[in-house]
Amino acid sequence: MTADLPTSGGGRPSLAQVAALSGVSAKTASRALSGEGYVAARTRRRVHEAADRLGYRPNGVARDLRRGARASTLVGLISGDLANPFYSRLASGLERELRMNGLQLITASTEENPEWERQLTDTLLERRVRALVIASTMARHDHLAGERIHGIPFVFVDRPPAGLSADAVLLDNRAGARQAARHLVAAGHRRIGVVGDLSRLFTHRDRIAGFTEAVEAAGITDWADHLLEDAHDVAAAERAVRHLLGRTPAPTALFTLNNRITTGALRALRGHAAPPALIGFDELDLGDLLGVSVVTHDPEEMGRWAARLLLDQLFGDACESARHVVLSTRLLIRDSSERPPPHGIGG
Amino acid sequence: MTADLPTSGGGRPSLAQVAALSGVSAKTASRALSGEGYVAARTRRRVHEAADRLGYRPNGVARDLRRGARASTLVGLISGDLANPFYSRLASGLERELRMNGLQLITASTEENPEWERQLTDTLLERRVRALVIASTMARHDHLAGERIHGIPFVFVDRPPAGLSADAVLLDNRAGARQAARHLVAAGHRRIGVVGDLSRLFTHRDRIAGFTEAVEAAGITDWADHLLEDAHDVAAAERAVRHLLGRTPAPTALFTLNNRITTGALRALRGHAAPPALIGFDELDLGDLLGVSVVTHDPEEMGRWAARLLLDQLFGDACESARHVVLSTRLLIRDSSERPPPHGIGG
DNA sequence: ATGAAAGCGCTAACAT
DNA sequence: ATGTTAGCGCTTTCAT
Repeated sequence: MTADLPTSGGGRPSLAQVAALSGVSAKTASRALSGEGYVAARTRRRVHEAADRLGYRPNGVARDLRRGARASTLVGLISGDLANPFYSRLASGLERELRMNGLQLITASTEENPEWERQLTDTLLERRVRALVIASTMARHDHLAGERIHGIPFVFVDRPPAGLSADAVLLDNRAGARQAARHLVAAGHRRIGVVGDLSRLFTHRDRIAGFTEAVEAAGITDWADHLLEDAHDVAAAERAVRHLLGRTPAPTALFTLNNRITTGALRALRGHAAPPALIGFDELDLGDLLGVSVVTHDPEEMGRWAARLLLDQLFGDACESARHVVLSTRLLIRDSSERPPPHGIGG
Repeated sequence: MTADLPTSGGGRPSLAQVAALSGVSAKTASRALSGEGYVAARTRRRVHEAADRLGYRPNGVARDLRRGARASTLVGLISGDLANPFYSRLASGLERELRMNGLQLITASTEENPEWERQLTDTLLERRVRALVIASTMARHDHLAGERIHGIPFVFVDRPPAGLSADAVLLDNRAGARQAARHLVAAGHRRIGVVGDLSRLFTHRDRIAGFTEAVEAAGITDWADHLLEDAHDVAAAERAVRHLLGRTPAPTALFTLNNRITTGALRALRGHAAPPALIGFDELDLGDLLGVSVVTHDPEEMGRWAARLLLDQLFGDACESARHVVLSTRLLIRDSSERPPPHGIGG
């Protein structure tokens, strides 16, 4: 029934084949399909019929090549781990905002491996993405300096660029951590266990800095005795918390520096007779039901901001300076932080 | 200091420019940079120097065009909403497995809008992705039939293809729901409230089917009186549950058909004097700590399976038949389901 | 309203 | 070991 058409053979039909089948030139077929320029109604119809018959689909790769890199609609996102709700919500906010402007998101996970990040960045750049959003795990970003010259917009999220001037959307980690620490100190805690992620990460160090400011202002100098770093997953965090609580004297309060660590801490604390007070950085999915006090913020909002900065670089007035947007956090007190130290003030 | 090089002007340097600067032909420059074929050590060095000086980066778009669609390393994922942990974990499992095979993931969210899905599918196909993984929100997929002929591998996830034969990775929704319903029935519940997502979705209907089998086998015929559908977000689910519990007689148990709905139910139940028994479909992030009984499964595993099917279509023996992998679920009993109906059996 | 020619940046095929 | 030619599929430019 169906005649053998030029498509058989695996390769896709090209515009030239559509043109041949409808008896017009390639350019006319192109016009008929894209709707640009003048094409006779009858011709247009014939071309569309031919295209349908062949299962024609324009080749975006060829189009991009011809039109030049500035025409690409692909925006790359490089982040640590899509399975982490922080990143996935960031990606969601970013994607939505981009789509409303005709851009598409392509994501890649580094799993906090600097080498992979470098490699993925290269791949995306070679693929001529229109712009790049990066939650970087690298210590420096000099290698990207050359790209800016070629007009590729960058936006750093969650972690700032180092050795490179570029737009960024960051959290006010320091103020958030300070506020949390102050709250615990005000409740009389003097031994506050702190569990953090990879110590080389900016967010970790920034949060530690805020914490330090608050506790040192309260005259606590031995805080580092209760600090455990490099707990990168839930299981490691759970172990770290158990270890901290097994010491003598044990901390009377806990500050967990991100969502995974807080989750690990909650597991470690389950069934504990006299659990320490707890505040976690990042909101948890069911944090309200569990009564977990947190330093909260909105990852999707961060994604939307990243999109805005990026769109402004692409389409807005070419403002040269690198803008840093700092999103504030909010201390949300629920039950978990309201357990006073066992022996009262100074205990 | 730095001389004006051919790059100035915004456009990126091309291979030809690198070749010109190093005094060789384009092909030699290509060989030197890609490492294929024979190039004199001295020449290679000269070419690399020129490339570095110009900030050259190979144009992947041109390379893809030249090498043909089959050389692309991009795999598209179309899903409902990246912010939903189910999808983001699926994406994570998929991405990891793909990367290990030199492929890259490009994601797009439909927000359960069939029209957007169609549009996004077209865009990705035009971009000549190597393969497509789809958690489809559409009722039929005839429009993709033509693509298969052109050799584009498809893998459907979570929801099966309709009107098209293609690989798929699915959950055993029916068995999972049946098991949950049986458990509640065995505990003496006769009025079980069910809250579901969009009623047109396959997963919803499959889960309802399983539930129905179990309750009808127990002689319960009025189950539909306690069914509320189309609760697509947490807030809608919370309202639905409140509404269900406000009726007289109220259900003594609740079966929530996905993670968002379970979350909404938990919010509605907070502080409730005599909460109904509860089982939710999908694991929750802190479900163990909250004691929520669930029908559990592993979204990342689903992603990995999708990758495997896809890789097999790409590189394995061309097995023609459409394979359907069905992943089983597990009923995880925690506290929330162990509240007997108030008035004993038959209550 | 339509067409011919050129070229985007790269590489396969065929020289030398 | 290196160069030449051609062409991937499209669109831009300039005819007609």
